[in-house]
Order: sequence, then C-alpha cells, then structure tokens
Amino acid sequence: MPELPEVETVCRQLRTKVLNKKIHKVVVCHMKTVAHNSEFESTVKSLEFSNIDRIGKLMIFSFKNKPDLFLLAHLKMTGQFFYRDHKEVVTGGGHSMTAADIAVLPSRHTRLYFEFEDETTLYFNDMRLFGYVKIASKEHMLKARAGYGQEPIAVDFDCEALYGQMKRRRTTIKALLLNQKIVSGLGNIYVDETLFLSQVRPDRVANTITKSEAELICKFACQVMSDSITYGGTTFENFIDTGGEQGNYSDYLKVFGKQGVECSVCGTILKKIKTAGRGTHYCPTCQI
DNA sequence: ACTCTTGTTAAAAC
DNA sequence: GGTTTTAACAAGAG
Repeated sequence: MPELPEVETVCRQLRTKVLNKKIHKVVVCHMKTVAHNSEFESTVKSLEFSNIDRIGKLMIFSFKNKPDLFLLAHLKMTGQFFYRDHKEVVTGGGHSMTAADIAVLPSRHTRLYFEFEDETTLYFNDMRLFGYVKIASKEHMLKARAGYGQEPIAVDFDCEALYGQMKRRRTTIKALLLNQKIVSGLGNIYVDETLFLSQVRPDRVANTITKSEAELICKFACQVMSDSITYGGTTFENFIDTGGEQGNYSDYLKVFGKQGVECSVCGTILKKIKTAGRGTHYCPTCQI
C-alpha cells in the first residue's frame, strides 16, 4: 500500500536512474494502465525524462524540451516501478542478488515498460490494475496538483487550517485524514500510526478534536512520514522499491497490523475495528 | 465458496 | 449544494 513515504522513496530512486536518457522503446502490455490512451507509445518514444516530482501519492514525470507534456503515475494499491540495468545482470556469481534480480522482468504483472538507449529498462508492474500512467498537458497536470491538500511534511504546513477543517466536519478523524483533498499523502497505515502517537481514537468525530490534539496530529503525521522516508518506506504486503528491496519502517510500526498484540506503551491488547470503510488499528487505553 | 485486503471515485444518501 | 457514506473496481491470500 504505497503512501507518501513509499512514493517519495520511488521518486528519489528513479531520479538517480532514468533522467536524461533517451526512451528508445515503449511497450504497453495492458491498455487499462495507460488510461486507454492509444497514442501512448508514439507520444513518449524518443523523449527524455527531465524530472520526477510528486504531490501526495501522485507521481509527475516531466520531459526535456517538452514543457507542455507530463506523465502522471499513480501506484494505487499494488503498482510498482522496477529499474533494471541489463548490463549488470550476471550469470556466474560474485555479489549476492536482490529480489528484483531474481524476478524475471517483464513478468505476468508488468503493464508497461520503457527501454532506454543504454540498455536499462523501467518497468511498471501492477497486479490489481488500479494504478495508471497517463499523458497530461501542463494545464491538466496543474489541475491535478490543485486537487491535493497540503502535505504533513511541508515546512510551511498550516496546522491552524487543518484544525479549521476538523471543526466544521462531522465525519470521523480517520476519514478526514484519509481525504487527499484536505491533507495529502496519508493512507491507511500512517493514519493509524499518527492517531496512536497523538492518543486520539480513529473513530472520534472530527469536530470534537481539540486544538492541542490537532497540533499533536500535525506533529506526528510529519514525524511518522519523515521517519518512514528515512527508512525507505513500509513493506506490509507488497511494497518493494525500484530495486526490489523492502522498506524498513515496517519494524517501527506501533499499531498497524498488530491487533491482538500488547500495546508497546501500556500493555493493553490492541484492537482492530472498521472505520471509514477501512481496517483500523488502535489502543483502547492510550487513545481517547 | 466466502471473506478480507486498500486508494480513489462515482453514485447514492443525507 | 455541500457533506458523508457506500460500493465498486481487481485479484490474490487465507
């Protein structure tokens, strides 16, 4: 389940690998992934990625000498980017191989890939087909960007504004924090972790959150996501990075997926309920 | 065979 | 009309 830290991890890795290299060939294996854009291959072929940006969980690729053209990529639940340097594939041993070296690419779940002139390839895999990679004009890209709320890791994050949103809404605090139009980047894992650290129950109605609780939520949302980025994201079910490696923040999760386990703070058995239509994990004692 | 998993959104309900 | 909830999407694990 890629959320902001996982998407940021992928963006950072790809920036070091695929920029400023001519796209020699584009292969679309599944039309749904490219939003049924039949011009996809011909539009992108021969171009070079000049940057990879991100807003929330949406990846934004820009092109050299093409100021009006962008690729918007969303991993949704099971999307993965893999990078492979075919010149480095060894047959006779030496160094140990990573998971991505062992996996054969393209694979059953590869939906499209970009071959670069230097014998490297960028693969987009997506088992459940919810993810997409689509062509966008600058206007379209800006419109997509504008739909996202501020990110908790932003240096100029306006906690007062978020508190204002809480005050005028009667949905649960979890649903509010999952709403990408209000705050962007949080998903099921980091909302549960943030609310545990803030000592707020996920099913609390948003307008009952006090200002000091709101400040804790802002602080811990930032902390949890920053720490996770440091550790390369969280691997819970299927997130692995562009080289096939797992994210190590999984070792630091305090509540997500830990129902039935003792709370690390008070020893109470952690519970799992359904809130905002999602599996929700919390400590009945620490969180009020 | 049936339930559960999630990010986003369209549709329904309020 | 704006807000909120629900269901749908897809495919696999258990």
